[in-house]
Amino acid sequence: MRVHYKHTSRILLALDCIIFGFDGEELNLLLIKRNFEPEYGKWSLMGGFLGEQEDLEEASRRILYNLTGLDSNYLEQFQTFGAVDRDPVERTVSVSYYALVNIEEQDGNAIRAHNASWISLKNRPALIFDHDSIVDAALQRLRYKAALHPLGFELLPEKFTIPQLQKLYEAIYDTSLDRRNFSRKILSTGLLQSTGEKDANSVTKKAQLFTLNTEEYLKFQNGFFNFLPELTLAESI
Amino acid sequence: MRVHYKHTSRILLALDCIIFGFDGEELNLLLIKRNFEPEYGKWSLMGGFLGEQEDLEEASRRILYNLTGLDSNYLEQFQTFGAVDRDPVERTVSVSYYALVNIEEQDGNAIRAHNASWISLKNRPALIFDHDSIVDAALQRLRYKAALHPLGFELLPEKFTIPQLQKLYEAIYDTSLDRRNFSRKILSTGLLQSTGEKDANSVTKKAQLFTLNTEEYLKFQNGFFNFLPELTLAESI
DNA sequence: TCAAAAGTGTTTAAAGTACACCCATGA
DNA sequence: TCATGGGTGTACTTTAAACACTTTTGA
Repeated sequence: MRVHYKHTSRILLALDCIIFGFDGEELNLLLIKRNFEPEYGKWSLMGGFLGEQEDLEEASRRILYNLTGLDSNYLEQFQTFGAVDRDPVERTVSVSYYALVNIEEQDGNAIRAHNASWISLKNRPALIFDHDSIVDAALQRLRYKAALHPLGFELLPEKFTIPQLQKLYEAIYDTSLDRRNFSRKILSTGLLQSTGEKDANSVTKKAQLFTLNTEEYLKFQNGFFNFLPELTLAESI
Repeated sequence: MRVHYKHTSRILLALDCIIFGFDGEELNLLLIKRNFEPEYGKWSLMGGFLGEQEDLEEASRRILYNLTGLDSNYLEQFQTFGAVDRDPVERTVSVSYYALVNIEEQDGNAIRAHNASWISLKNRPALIFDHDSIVDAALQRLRYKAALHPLGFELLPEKFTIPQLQKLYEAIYDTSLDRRNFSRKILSTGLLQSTGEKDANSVTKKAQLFTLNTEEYLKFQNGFFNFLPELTLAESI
């Protein structure tokens, strides 16, 4: 016979994934238009319940994989939400993870099957439950962390140009950066590896394509670094 | 009749508090020597289960208050732990909070009643379950955040000297800092307010006592700032 | 008057910032 | 040949880092 704790109530434990993608211009969220109850027809984050034999990260990877067909992306737990009435159906505590996804690599079929779409972060519709505030918190965390760690690359294709990287940072912080200083700062990290190739899509002068120097990248994941000129993050963790 | 989600299992949800204190020399943890089962006689973090009508932060404040008699201190959620076998009695997911406590202000009686003691972080005994790794994670988070935000003050008495503050940072990072540069850096933030008084305890030249400029402090909580000369944090969030 | 700790100053190096100029490309 | 965007350079300012000297205190 298994022993159990007494006099304590058990509760539903959900996981919600905030999935960020970058389309070259804007930061996007992968959202689901619900074709199931409750809140049929409304938009929500991708979520699910914790399985009996699953770790938290394992469960959120499962959710991410089912939706996007991706399994090896940047995924980080960032906050657990547990307001008593956050879910009107039944009390549910949500452990939230945010994911950074290369928008070109995900599986369009899996996404359509889940009735999901990429939606511009700026123009997103209202979401169900407390998902709006979860998204706000995830964006704050992304902004905070991306200023100090080289996360941005996770949102770009394997080969990318410095102007693309800059556009990404500008989208994350909803700001504009000086081209010349940004370039110098990024190059000085040693994170970029030249491929010798050039971006064929460009209309004017073609920018050089770089890949990430994975060795340096792993070092930088732990140490940290300022990726922005002025650290004027309005809000932070 | 209330609606419920189907086909999903409910789970125990605990909260664990990692309570940091500073005694003037070392960083300390408030730990409990358990006089109850399971793991009778072993050391653990202070924890408890989520009440049916409690928010997460509310519950962890309750736990903190019961133990220390303090209610208004720095308390921040930092990570949720959910490995399947982390609690051998029954599966339990733990939402963990770390707290910064002014060691002089807590309630000695409440602490003794819970069989708790302040234990040096460096020389702490092994803890039950996964509490060792929770403490490691909390220390990492504290180090990360204290380098960029003025948290340290929460661990000091209302009136404190710059050398005391420096000792605190040296304890947090287990390092030594240059007195002169540290002093200049701290003063340049405008966070300190002179009281005109001097530290009577000092044996040699008496250092000035400062209080926190709460107005500036609130600004800095959001913006951020480097409190250390070299940001060589071995590990981070 | 001496040792120990606090307080202030200075010099140098590195980083951040704001610019200007030239180059490649396709219409 | 012109507009657009990419690439490189430079001068200026701010901040960080390393270091030396003076002051206060109680024994």
